[in-house]
Amino acid sequence: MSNTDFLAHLNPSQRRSVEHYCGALLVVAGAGSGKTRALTYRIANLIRTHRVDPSHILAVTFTNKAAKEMRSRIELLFAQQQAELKFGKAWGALDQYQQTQMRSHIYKTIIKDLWVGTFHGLFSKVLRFDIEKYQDDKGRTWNKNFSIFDDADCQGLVKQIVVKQLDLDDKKFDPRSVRYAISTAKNKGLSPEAYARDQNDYKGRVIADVYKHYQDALCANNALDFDDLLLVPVQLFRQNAQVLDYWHRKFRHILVDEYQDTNRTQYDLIQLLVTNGVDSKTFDAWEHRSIFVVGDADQSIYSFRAADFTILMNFQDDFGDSQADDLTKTMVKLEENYRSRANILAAANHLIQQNTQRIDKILVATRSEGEPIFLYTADNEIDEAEFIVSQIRKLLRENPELNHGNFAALYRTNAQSRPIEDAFVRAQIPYTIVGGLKFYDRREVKDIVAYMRAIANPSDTVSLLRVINTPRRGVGQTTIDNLQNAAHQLGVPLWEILNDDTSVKTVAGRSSKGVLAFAEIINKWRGEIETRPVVEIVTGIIEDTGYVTELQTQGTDEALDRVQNIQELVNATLQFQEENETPSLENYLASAALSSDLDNLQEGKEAVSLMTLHASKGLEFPIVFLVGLEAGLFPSYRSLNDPLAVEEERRLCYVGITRAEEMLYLSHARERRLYGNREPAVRSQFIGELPPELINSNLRTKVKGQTTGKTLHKEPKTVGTTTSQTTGWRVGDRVIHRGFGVGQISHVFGDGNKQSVAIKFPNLGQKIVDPKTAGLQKIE
DNA sequence: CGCTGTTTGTTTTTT
DNA sequence: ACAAACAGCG
Repeated sequence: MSNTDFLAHLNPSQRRSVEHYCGALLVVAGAGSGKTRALTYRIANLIRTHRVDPSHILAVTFTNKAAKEMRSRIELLFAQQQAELKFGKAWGALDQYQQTQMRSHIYKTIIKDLWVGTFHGLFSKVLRFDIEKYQDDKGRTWNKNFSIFDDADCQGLVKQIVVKQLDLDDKKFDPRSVRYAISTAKNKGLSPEAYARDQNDYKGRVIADVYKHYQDALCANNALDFDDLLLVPVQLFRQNAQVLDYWHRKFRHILVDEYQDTNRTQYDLIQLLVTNGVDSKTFDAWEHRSIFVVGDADQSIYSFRAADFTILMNFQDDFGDSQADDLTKTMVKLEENYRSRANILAAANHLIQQNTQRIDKILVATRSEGEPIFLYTADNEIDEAEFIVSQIRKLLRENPELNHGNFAALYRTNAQSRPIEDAFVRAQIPYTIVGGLKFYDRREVKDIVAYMRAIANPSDTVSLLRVINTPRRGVGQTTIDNLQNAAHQLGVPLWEILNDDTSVKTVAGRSSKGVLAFAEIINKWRGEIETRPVVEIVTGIIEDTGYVTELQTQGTDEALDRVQNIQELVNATLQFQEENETPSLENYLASAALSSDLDNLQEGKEAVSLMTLHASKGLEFPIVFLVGLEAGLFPSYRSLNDPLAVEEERRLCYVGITRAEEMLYLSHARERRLYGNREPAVRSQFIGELPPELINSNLRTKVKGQTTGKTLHKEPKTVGTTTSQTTGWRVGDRVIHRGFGVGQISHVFGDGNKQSVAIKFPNLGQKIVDPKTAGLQKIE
């Protein structure tokens, strides 16, 4: 493929993005506008046209899956070009052997040297090089075998500190919210000491104290949490100009995908690397250097994780020329949508325009209008699931070109997958579920990984404690307490005690046999880290600990399921070994800690995809079911009293709608099981925010007399018509609130036209509302 | 020390 | 409805 051909499949805006060489460029890329194409083509173009060395390119993606895909697309671009150059043939015309040869050559000379990955993945790699040069402001240090603690590990640590060390009530200081507070502090770049300075009340001071202890504990374990993987590099870059300079020189061309979902720390990383620490407004050393970000403020859906889309909106002020939109040279808008039918796109555009916080843009359809959107009002979540089943069957029957892999069902919360799964199992529809319980979160998998972590990092006490008595070796809580006390008194990591026979014998007494057996296994495999591949270490651990044998003797279905998962873990290590340049134990552990379930989604597998709306970002499907459009569920009840949070929910809805290529089905239930109780449900406000002329619904067709009266009877009684009563509210009445859902009246204030009521909601506690504006309805 | 039955919280989204 | 955490007993 010649260079002109290469750029020929691009529209003018895409082409401008791809041809961008040095300096800053913001690509505002609407859903389905070909942003991945812009990114991959640009990387190829940098290497091919501008002779940029691949090792000078850093590309940040949002998921590992996106990184993988980007690599393979770039590989394909080069393969196509070289096929033509060397053989004068199209890539597809080459035989298998030639293809393999060429792919492996391209991998070795180009792809291998690119730094493509997530923020967390890339910067954990940076830390493996340089973390030993870092010291935090209290003098804490780490070494390069550091463990990466996942959420569960961190929460356990917080709980330990709250309950054991500080002797506080964990009801009052819920470990989860304390952990969240700490995470927020880290995302703002605040150290424990800096955070403490801002606290005026008791609670804040306690949290600051927990934070300090938490940081000590991480340090003692030689461990970092997810936030540290970003924050530590920022601090390291700020305190060590030489280290920063090295990485600044290395990464001359930086590309960031999904820029709207970057947080402050991630922005700092980018800013530091681009400018070498100079203020970005005065920075102008752009020779052989670029920053290229792609994003869409309308698809910003991660603010709960401290993402801040104003970072995207400020890009022009930070790095750009700050000219008006039609004059600027540092922004390109991709506004043509190649994915969705015009009807679907019109609905999405209409919905998102109700947000106040956005960059104005309208996605222009390139495809014809297609079928209307269909809205299904279900009796309950089971009916909703059966509707999906019946539609899938019908569409497959009528369209032979479709298969199960062309369908996806998207929902707000993971818990909603259950009834859909049940219906699919009954109907024998193949499905894959993305997310929910991650593979690496399963107990048996975490256990084996804990062994590996303990082996790789002797200071990782959390992992040691997890498996010191798993499987059972007669080491109980008392023994563990004694060992920990001993370690504490000597001021050494627990492992130092376990590794010393005489200490163990004195401290553990009768239980010392089990402890010593445990220590021996760890020691044996620690000695093999350098010499044996990861698979052998895992299988060795499983052997020596008797973990699988124990499960097999139990013989229950559950135990056998666990054995299966352990087998899968062994397979995963094998695959890791095959796919990676340096498959060391540390690298495997990092990839395990940072992998998400999303990464396993296999395209081409003929199964319906089930996932949350968040997980669906970046994906597309011919037919999409967007389910559970009910007030309090979607938008989530936690967003209801915050207009900006509702805007984020609306963006999430926008993301869901724009996943669909051919057809979109929306559904909501009138009644849904929640915590085991049936609760009436009100349709989501988002349904009313879509253009009605683009939507067909089952209620409308049913009125025409197509179905039995079963649902028809119920219809007048339920929602849609929210006639608010003005008087007659009584304590004890059960009511539906438009936003908060079902509750019970606990007080009535005032009377006549100035009345308000207090309502107790199961999850929200008590709220006082004005029945007139709240659209309150009594349930008989 | 380990098992059992009871209580409790869980459902926002995730690197 | 269901799982994890917890208390109390052998």
